[in-house]
Amino acid sequence: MDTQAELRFDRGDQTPERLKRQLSRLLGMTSAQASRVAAEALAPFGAHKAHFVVLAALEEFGPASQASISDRTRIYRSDLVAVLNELAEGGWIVRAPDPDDKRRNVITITDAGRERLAQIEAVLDAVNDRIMAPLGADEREQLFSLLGRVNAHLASGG
Amino acid sequence: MDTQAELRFDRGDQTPERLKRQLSRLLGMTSAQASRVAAEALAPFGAHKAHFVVLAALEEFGPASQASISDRTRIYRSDLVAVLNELAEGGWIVRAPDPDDKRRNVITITDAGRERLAQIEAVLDAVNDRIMAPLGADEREQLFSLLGRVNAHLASGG
DNA sequence: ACACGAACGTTAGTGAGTCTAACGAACCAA
DNA sequence: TTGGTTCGTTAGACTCACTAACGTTCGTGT
Repeated sequence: MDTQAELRFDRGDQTPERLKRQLSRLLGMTSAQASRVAAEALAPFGAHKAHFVVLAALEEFGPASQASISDRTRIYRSDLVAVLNELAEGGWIVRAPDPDDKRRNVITITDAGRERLAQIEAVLDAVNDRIMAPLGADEREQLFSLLGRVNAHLASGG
Repeated sequence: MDTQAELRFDRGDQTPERLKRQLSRLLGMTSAQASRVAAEALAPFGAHKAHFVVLAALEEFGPASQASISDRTRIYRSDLVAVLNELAEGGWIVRAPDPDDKRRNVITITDAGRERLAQIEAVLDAVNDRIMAPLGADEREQLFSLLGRVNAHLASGG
């Protein structure tokens, strides 16, 4: 093994005090870990987080053009292409030209896609639960609320 | 302008409900924003977050080898090389061979480095304050505590 | 004394994520 | 009908986290 074995974490008294006070660092470390856990949980299924995001958007808002999916998911139009290719290859969505506007494609989730979404969602729910394991129900809500407020604040140019 | 202008944020009723429940997504968005704000604040000074991290470690623990700096800052040995090059170029650190162990370099912070650290720290403190603007003092502590617990949990193999 | 494994700094490169630029095609408004 | 805009798409840049391999040096065991 390697001295670098356990990564990305606060090393207690080996960590400079100044760093512990930086929210952006704590956020970054925690976020990186959470993403890693999620990605590792999805990997065995050959799924990515982007798949979940896109399928969820399609399921909740119905068939949509790639542009509107991009708006809703915050996945760039350019990156969405590859994601949709993968989803189409798995039979989870159908990509068809829009007869009303020949520039557009209409993306539709399939029944298989809905199953896939449920499967991925179950995996991610379990991941979420594992991440927040040390927190009680009320604390989880608090965390969501606090992060949500910070996020909203930053979103509005804060 | 571009429809993609305001990125990475929760779009309210345009955001699929499922996504809002994912902690890792909320963490990711918030973390990305916080990092962006910090990086933008540091850019005018030609500083990076890694500079802060390394200078803080040197100031708090004294002269050290690159390996131990890497351990303390969680910056990979390989990436540390470039960071130290930049810091040396600015005259903020000195990199000298260790006479007691010819494999090692001894990295020492200079007086200019200490000034630089203070300057960067002031910028980042302001950033931190701005990020957490919507939160009261007690809420900020709560956020730190909750994130800290989640982080520690993930650190111990969660 | 010496061989071997481990640690050192360094270079290079991978892979994912975020984001920009530019394209031809199609649409829309003046 | 011309000019600006939106569409999907390709290509690429740039950052971050991370791995692999290297020659050198060191420490340990024998």
